[in-house]
Amino acid sequence: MVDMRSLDLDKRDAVCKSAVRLINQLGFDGVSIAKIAKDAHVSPATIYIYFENKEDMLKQLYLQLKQDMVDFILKDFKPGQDHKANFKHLFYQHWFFFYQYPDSFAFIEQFANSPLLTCSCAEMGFRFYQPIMAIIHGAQQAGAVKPISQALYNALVFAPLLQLAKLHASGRQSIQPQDLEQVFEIIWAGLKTD
Amino acid sequence: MVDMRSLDLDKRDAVCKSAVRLINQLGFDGVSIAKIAKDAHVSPATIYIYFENKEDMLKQLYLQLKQDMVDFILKDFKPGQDHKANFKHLFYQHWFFFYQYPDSFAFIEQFANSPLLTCSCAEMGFRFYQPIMAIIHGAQQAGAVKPISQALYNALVFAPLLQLAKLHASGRQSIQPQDLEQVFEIIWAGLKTD
DNA sequence: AATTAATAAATGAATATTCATTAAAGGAGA
DNA sequence: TCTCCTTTAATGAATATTCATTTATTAATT
Repeated sequence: MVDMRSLDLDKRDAVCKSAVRLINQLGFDGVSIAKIAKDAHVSPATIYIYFENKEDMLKQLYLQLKQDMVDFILKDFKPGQDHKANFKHLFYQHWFFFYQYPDSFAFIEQFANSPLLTCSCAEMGFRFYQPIMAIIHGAQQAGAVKPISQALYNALVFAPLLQLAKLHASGRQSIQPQDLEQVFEIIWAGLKTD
Repeated sequence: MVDMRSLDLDKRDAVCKSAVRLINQLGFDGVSIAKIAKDAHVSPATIYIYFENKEDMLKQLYLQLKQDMVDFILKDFKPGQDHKANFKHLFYQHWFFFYQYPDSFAFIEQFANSPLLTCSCAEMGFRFYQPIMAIIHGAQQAGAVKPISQALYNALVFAPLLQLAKLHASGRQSIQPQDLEQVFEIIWAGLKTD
């Protein structure tokens, strides 16, 4: 088969960026394919070349952003022997991602808290998270932190972080470095083995 | 002025119930006034008697459910001298609400994570929470827990609870009493003064 | 020439909201 | 008690608009 005209990934990217921005601004019910297309300087029909339909587009966006987040958090990270330091690194990398990519963060949260997050979709997102969970599992095996299930760990550590990031992003309260440090130390005090 | 025909609060209630259920099932973008009206056995026009418009309806719903939640949590609660016990009570009342009213919980979360949550709306919701925050403030004044800001406290204590409730509600993982107990003890270990 | 990306335009269904009308409830007067 | 009158709750139908998606066509690339 001869080579054919290839897809323009810049165009797809423009659609994704417009979709994320508009959805964060107007919500799922306030946004339409037409609005996204207009914002991305693209025909509505073009969107259907890259995505099966609207729901498929949103799901692909969610999974892609979630993967991007995990990649960012684990970039250049090599776990060492100091489990508290490892833990602290993961903690702050999460924060940096929320801080640097507020749009990605807001979209992920809006999607994850809507019924659009189907079971299969949630499971795929969870699978992306496995490498991070493996590091935590390592600390547990070494006896550095209390042996609790992944779900509990996730809730105890990352949920507070998420909550603070949302507060910060909303502009209603500014979260300072010393706040984060305080939260980190409290969480660590609860988790570490006595 | 003569008395007039009074509003049928049952009708309003039916609209609210239908709205919450359908929105949890289909999301903000999947639901319409017509669908809600049909589900509530009411004319679409009737909805506009009780609510200014769609957005107003959603906001009223959010604030009402949030107030209901705080009322539930504080029902019959009289704080005593044992700060850990007070704290534990608030913790479990939150859980019981999430457990008993999963629809209210899901709606609150979906709304709070969407751009529909405007600043004024968030502030009103926060004001409802003041009585709970006052109890926590009391424990801090007494020196029972570390002196941290309300925002940090909220993030550390209730965010993990929320996260576990979501996991439980999604059906992906069942949260058992011993899980909750474990989480409570870990949070308390981090917060209590040494 | 073959293949397909990209689009403008079109489609029918669904949307939020309004409007003209009816139903119900109670007060005033007899 | 009966009859009218006022007021407003309630509604079905209609409105203009917007929606997601498809189709027919053009443009670009090999």
